[in-house]
Amino acid sequence: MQDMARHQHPCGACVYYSQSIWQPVDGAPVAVLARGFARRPVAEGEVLFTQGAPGGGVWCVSRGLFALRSYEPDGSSQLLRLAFPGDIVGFRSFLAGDAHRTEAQALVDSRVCVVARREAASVIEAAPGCLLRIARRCAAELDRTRRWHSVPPKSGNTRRLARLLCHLADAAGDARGDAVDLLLPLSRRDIGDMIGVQTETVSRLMGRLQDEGLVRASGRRLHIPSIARLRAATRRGVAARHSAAG
Amino acid sequence: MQDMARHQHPCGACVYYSQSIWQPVDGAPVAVLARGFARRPVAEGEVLFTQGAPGGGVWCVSRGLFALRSYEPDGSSQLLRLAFPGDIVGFRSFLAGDAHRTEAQALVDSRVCVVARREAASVIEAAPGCLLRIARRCAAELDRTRRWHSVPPKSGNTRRLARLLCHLADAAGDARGDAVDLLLPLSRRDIGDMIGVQTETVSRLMGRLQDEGLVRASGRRLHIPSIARLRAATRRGVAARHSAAG
DNA sequence: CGCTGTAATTGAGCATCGTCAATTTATGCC
DNA sequence: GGCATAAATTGACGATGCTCAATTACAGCG
Repeated sequence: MQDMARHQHPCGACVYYSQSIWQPVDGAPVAVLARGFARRPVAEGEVLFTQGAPGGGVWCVSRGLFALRSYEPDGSSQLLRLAFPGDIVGFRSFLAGDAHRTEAQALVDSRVCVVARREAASVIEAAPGCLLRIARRCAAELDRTRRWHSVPPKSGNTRRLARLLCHLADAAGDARGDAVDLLLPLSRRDIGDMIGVQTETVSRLMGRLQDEGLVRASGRRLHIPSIARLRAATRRGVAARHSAAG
Repeated sequence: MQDMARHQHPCGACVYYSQSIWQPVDGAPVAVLARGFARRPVAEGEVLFTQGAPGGGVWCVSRGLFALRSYEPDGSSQLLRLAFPGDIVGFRSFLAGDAHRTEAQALVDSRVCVVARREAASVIEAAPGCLLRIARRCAAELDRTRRWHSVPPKSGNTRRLARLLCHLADAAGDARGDAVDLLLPLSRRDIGDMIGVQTETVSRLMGRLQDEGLVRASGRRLHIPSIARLRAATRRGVAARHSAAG
């Protein structure tokens, strides 16, 4: 029964179907969902929506990587969030019914599925399970954020960087066995925003990871000899003491 | 019409009615809501639910202050969140349908309204607007958290402390005009957890605020000569440079 | 191919904070 | 009220990261 429904469901063929917030839609509303549904590629650098624009529907990243940025009145900008495949985007303004507070830009060639606002609202009314799934995600993410935020205040930000690099490697890396090559889709400033550190410090942190032999970096080109070892550093941290030197 | 409904609504008399997640409940389901509804005082130190306990319904703080703590296997604990009047608590486990991941403890004499799980679930089914309100809150809180998290990485944590003290003064302070006296409901360790800093550092930060004349602290007793000035420091920050001394 | 503006790195100096340790202060219990 | 334990403060020292500033690498463009 579920399999039959899945055939007609717009997200039915998606890798993330089981986690899809639209998965609870069933029966007649599937047609409405399909009507509001669109899958489209987003080229690197393309902007999905701009800050201040009226809220649209709900986007779901199915491939690639997006940056959610906030622009201040003084002209400065700040990377607030990265959206990886499976993540949903634009839900805050959709739920609140107001304008986008961030700009969403593709960092690599990506693909999104969007459900237009009108249809999304209609479908949610028919299948409140969607809302439940959205709420669940928010709550889980909130929990995760609070824990992350408060865990390692000063055990060194190298761990944070290692963690971020692992995520990026998963999303945009070119894996060959345990080794991964990737072209970093983020500037040093963006990386700094993500781990709460200045650009110069990002350079230095990167230097530490390099000294440990965990990565080899040259500008945006990054080579990870062993993703497993890097992942381990995410947990254990990186000993940054005065290096051997003798 | 709305006013009539409000009379029978369990939250109708609450100061936070307009923001209540149960506000959309109307008509017959109001009776179900009322059945699952309970208002009860919680004495200082009392535990609302413990970590690992099966999730219950949804709590709403109507007076006082709660600490949401997480206990690690190694015995250490960590204050993850403070719940102020109007905040809802326990929604993560309610939404996810799993056990509580934190312990909720009253930091001062408080009062909560709780809607039992069974009735909460039933009412939500009838009035999905409740779910929308929960989702909205989560999304807003997530947004706030991410912005807060990334704003002042190193412009000094004194601002964070000032901010926290302002919140505490609002919730538990005894205001006399612009001056506020309060008995801090948090230990230095808890304060440190909230602003991401060590207990010793909390002492020093408190010392800075004192040097600036923004507060007068003696253990848990805190006097704020001008809450307005303290609030201003929240934004502008506190100049911590080498003090005048000559 | 060189020019130019931006991004990234590197270095020096400094403030903040973590850690360890000693002390003082508060708190609870008998 | 006095004692025992826990909490808070204070000091010294080291490490981390920020700021300012200079240099180097890089990318787009003429």
